[in-house]
This record gives sequence, structure tokens and C-alpha cells, in this order.
Amino acid sequence: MSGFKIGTLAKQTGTSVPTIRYYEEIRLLRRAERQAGGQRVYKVEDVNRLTLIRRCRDFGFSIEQVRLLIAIMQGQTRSCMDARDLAQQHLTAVRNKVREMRVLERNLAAFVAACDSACAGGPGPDCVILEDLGGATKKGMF
Amino acid sequence: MSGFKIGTLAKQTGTSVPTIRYYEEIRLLRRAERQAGGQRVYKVEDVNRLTLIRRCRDFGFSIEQVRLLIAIMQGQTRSCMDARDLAQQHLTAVRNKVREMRVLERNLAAFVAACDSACAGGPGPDCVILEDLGGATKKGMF
DNA sequence: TATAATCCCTCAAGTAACTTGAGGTTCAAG
DNA sequence: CTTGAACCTCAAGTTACTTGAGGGATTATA
Repeated sequence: MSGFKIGTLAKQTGTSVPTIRYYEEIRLLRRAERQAGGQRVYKVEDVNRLTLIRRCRDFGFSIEQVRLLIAIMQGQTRSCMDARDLAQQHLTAVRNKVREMRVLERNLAAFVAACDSACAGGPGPDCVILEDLGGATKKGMF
Repeated sequence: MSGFKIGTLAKQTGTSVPTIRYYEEIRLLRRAERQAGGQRVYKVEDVNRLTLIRRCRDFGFSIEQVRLLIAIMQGQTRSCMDARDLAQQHLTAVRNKVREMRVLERNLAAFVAACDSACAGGPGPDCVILEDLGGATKKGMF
């Protein structure tokens, strides 16, 4: 009822078993207690903690940022607004990344379209598009 | 006039010097010739080759994919359409990633907004938003 | 010409965030 | 009581580089 093992924790949180052990090793999770045979035993708090960690990671926060966020939560440092600021910073980074990736997306689409109309399945060496990529001419194309 | 050193190649292509040496080590670039003192000497072809590599990397292709692309260009394997297919595959992956990141963007924005209206700079432990992230309740929020 | 500044060299190790593998123990079911 | 799943530790591999130590080569200046 109250204690479960690592595989269960893994399933509950959508984390792999080695990842959980890894998180313990880097002290992102506390050292789990062990039962007689040496197997780790977890409680509901651990599910919450790990869920928080996974959510933050899904948000794209680095491990170190997650550590900071958790420290903020526990009031060990600074105020809640620091968490906000961290998120804000991260948001800006994400927005930039999205912008970059959309440029990339357009370029790739153009590449594919150019292939479709120009290459027509010819052999590699004749592929003008690929050659252009390496050349100094038409730098603006991509 | 015709031969230049690694620093120049680096500048011409926007690549770091160690990265060039690394590319040589993994055989993505051919082994450069050396001058008397052992320093690498490059030619214009190397600029083109490395430019191609960098562009592909900027497109988000992995090193192995770049290797494949180059092999295709040199006609050592398959046709030009294979390059197109690789790009198409990659395009799909990029589109998915962009979608994911936009969800992330919205969530982060919501997080920041929630902080602004609810937290008002209170101390960490009182930050309801962060606590929610770890809990089982309101899973749908983020 | 001497010397200092800059560039170059190799080799080894570090980075993020895990994953994979080897080799062995513990546990739950039949 | 035996089998098979799940667990354990420790080491090494992954990607694409970056950083550092400890030294040689080249170039610019005094």
C-alpha cells in the first residue's frame, strides 16, 4: 500500500528505470530507502517530486534549472518571483528557437520542392541543389 | 594565395578551429595536408565542403545524415531523390518539433501570467503554481 | 636579430542527460 | 522449488562538440 518499487515509480511518472537511478545519483531525487534485499522503496511524495521534475524537463528546463526551481519551491532561496523570471527567460529562449525552426522548416520545404521540380530523380552528381549548398553563390537561397 | 591555414578556414566558414580538427578526426573532412612545421593547409574546395557541412548542420541534420548527403552528392550511393526523401523526413520531424515547442511556449506564457496574477512576489513555499506542477490534480493545466 | 604575440599542434578529459551492457541478486508466481 | 521478471551495481557508450594542459611554429615588432 504505502511502499512501491522503482518499476512502479517509473510507470507512474513515465520515466525509465535507469533514469530514476541516474536522478538519484545526481541528487535530483533523494536517496531512496531500501528494503531487506537492497531494492529501492518509494512513496507518493516521490511520485509528486518526479512528476514535477519530468514536467519541468518537458518544459525544456535543464537539470540545473529544475534544481533551482525546486530550491525556490522549498523556499531555500529567494522568492516565487524568481521562478517566474526563470520561466520568463526560458520563454524568450523558446520563442527564439521556434522562430529559428520555422525558418528551417521553410528552407527544408523549399529544398524538397526544388528537388521535386528540378532533380526529377536524376543521379546524385547532377543534383544542382545539393551542390549549391556548398558553393559561395546563391548564399541567400537557404 | 592557394593555401591557407586552419584559422582562415574557420573564419571563412564560421566554424571553430577545434571543430574542424574534430571533423577531420571523424573523417567528415579529408585529412588535410601539412606544411613543413606540421600545420594544416587548406584549399578552396575545403571551404566549399565545410560550408556544405555547416549548412546541413544548421538545417538540423545529424553528422551521420550529412555523411549520407555527401555520399549521395558524390553519387556513391543512390539517387538525388534520396536526398529529397531525407530532407522530407527531416522536415516532418522539424514540423513536429515546432508544434511541440509552441505548446511549450503557450504553457510557459501561462505559467508566467499565473505567477504575475497569483504569486505577487510571495515567498517560495506559498507558490501554488509550482506546487501544482508536481501534484496529481489539475494535470490538464500544463 | 631577438623576442614577444599569435597561431598552431596533440592528446586527454569534460559536457548534457541519459542509455546500454555485463554480470549477478531478489522476489513473486506456479 | 524453480523459473522468470524485476531488481542491483558498475562501467562504458552516445552526440557533437568544447576546454585544458603543455608545447612547437610563424609572424610582427623593436
